[in-house]
Amino acid sequence: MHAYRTHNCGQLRSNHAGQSVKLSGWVFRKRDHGNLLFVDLRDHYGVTQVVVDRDSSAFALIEGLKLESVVAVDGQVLSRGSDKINPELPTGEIEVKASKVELLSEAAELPFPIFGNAEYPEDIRLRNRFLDLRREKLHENIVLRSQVIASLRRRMIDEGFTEFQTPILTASSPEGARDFLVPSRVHHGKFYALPQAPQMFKQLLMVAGFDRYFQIAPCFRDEDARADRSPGEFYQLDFEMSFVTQDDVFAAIEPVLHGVFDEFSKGRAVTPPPFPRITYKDSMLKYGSDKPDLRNPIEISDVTEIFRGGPFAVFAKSIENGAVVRAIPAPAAGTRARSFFDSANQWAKDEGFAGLAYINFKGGEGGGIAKNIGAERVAQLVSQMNLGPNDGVFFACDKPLNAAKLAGLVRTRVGTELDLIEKNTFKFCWIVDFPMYEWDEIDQRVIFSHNPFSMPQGEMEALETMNPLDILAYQYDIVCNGIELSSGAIRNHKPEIMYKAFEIAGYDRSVVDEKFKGMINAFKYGAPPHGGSAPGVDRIVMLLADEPNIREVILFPMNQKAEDLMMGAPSYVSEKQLRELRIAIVGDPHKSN
RNA sequence: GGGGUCGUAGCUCAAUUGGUUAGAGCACCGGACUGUCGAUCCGGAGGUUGCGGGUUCGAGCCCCGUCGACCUCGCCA
Repeated sequence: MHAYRTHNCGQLRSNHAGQSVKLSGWVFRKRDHGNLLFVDLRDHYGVTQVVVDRDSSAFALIEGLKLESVVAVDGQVLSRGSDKINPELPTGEIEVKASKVELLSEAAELPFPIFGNAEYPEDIRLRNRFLDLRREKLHENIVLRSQVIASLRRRMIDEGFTEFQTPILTASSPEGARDFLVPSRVHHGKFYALPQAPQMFKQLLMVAGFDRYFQIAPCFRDEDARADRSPGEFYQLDFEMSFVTQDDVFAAIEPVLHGVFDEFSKGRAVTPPPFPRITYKDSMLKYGSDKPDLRNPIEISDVTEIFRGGPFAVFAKSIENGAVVRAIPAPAAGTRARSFFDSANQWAKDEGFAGLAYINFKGGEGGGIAKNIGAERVAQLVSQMNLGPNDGVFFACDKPLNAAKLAGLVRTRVGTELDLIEKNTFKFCWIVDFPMYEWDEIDQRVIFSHNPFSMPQGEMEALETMNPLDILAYQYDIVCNGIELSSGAIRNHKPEIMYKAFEIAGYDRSVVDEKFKGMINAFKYGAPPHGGSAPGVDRIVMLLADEPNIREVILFPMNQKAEDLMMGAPSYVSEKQLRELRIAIVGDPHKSN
């Protein structure tokens, strides 16, 4: 007989009855009746009930076992009587009567129970991640993650993509996020950087003629965490294709994403390809966001003209100074208590906006600011927005970007409070036609709004003739349920257009030659037109696992302050290590500077 | 760096308006029990109420500071 097991803990059924077997696993749960006791033995595959009575030589050992100790059990498979079957358990028709129990590893008292799905403080969970990972939900999430990644790989390979590994130690680059730096021992004063994404490498693979690349790529960015953003590192399904238009990229990745979501949807609906395409401009107007949650049926309207020159002086005056008014309907909310509307106003102020005006209709009669603007303009609103007799409507008045942002937040808030968000569905869309540049208010200059390697629409002619802020890029995002899954672009593969694009953002030729040396040089030797994208793997798994926090789908995540509480990272290093790197720590490292 | 929420037993939570000895469940320890599957029953141990200061006759509760966790803004081409 095998040293540890003949079967796993999820395997035995009534047709095994009578067999002598050996199982190994963790003591999940004990039910001690004094002269008879039950142990639920658990491994990766399932749970099997082990029974032992006073007559057995194993009784004394098993009675004293602590939960989560690891044991090997020899015994005989018995059919349970019909009144003793546990329908909750796949192995519930049988039990193993133990004849011999061997303690393989004893467990100390646990910081939190493995059984059940109660919530525990995250720092304790992170410190004891190996225990947390034994718990059902997290264990399942991680298995799901593995299955999702396997499915993505299979689907990409089936579509003719080839997987490559790109370097982890590479060069720091300007633009983008803060880099993680790695000091060079050999080159005094020089540093490697961990890749924020394999962006330039994948473009070089296209120049190298590989045609279709993908990778489950680790990406490193030294930025602060969010619930949906793990600090430090995350994974992307990074891909790139040669000789393609934007539509070709969409057509390649849509079936992969639809397929993987459908495969693991557990009955939830998934937008069928082709996914809706919404321009950045329309999205900002109708949804107040560049990552709209299309499960929310509310659409925002621009009603600036209705308020222009009107009697509601606060708005009229702001409009003269360049503000716009965005209206967010709250269907059938007109009859709600006044506090529904007033609390929204207070909330908007707390969020840092000037405030929120509103009209609440009751039987067609408008309250709120209706009396301030007069019956004619109210009628125009009702007509333009197609409002019902008992609808509410909020108004955000501000400079266009701020008005859009506030309107978007109101849309989400109202949709959530009125329970309008469609359930059990994954709603995908593409956001297309992002602007190439934007205005940086702080530095008072033009900056790249997304990827500096994107091809501007209109190419060189657009760069030479248009106002930079009006130039669009072949730059697109995939959004699912309000979460940005992916950002991508058709790249700029022409050196002269690249120099010009960077010149507009304030980088002269020599900077491009120095900072993007590998790529700009490569483009001078025959580069195919190419483009791609990089859906976030962690976020895909989050959506499929229905987890609001990204740490629930990562094996060993860091906490919000980018510490690994289990391994103790980051940590101080020895003087010898620092000397080799010729690094001196300045200031008192025990104080934050 | 800014804002918000929270911090009571190993864990989840409770404790009337500021009022007697800070309670319960799970886990732990001891005892009883041969059909449980969140076993049950009896008993026990377990507390500097995050930390420091203040107000008060009296503080888990109020005030100030501080530390920590999470959420968020900045940041994330």
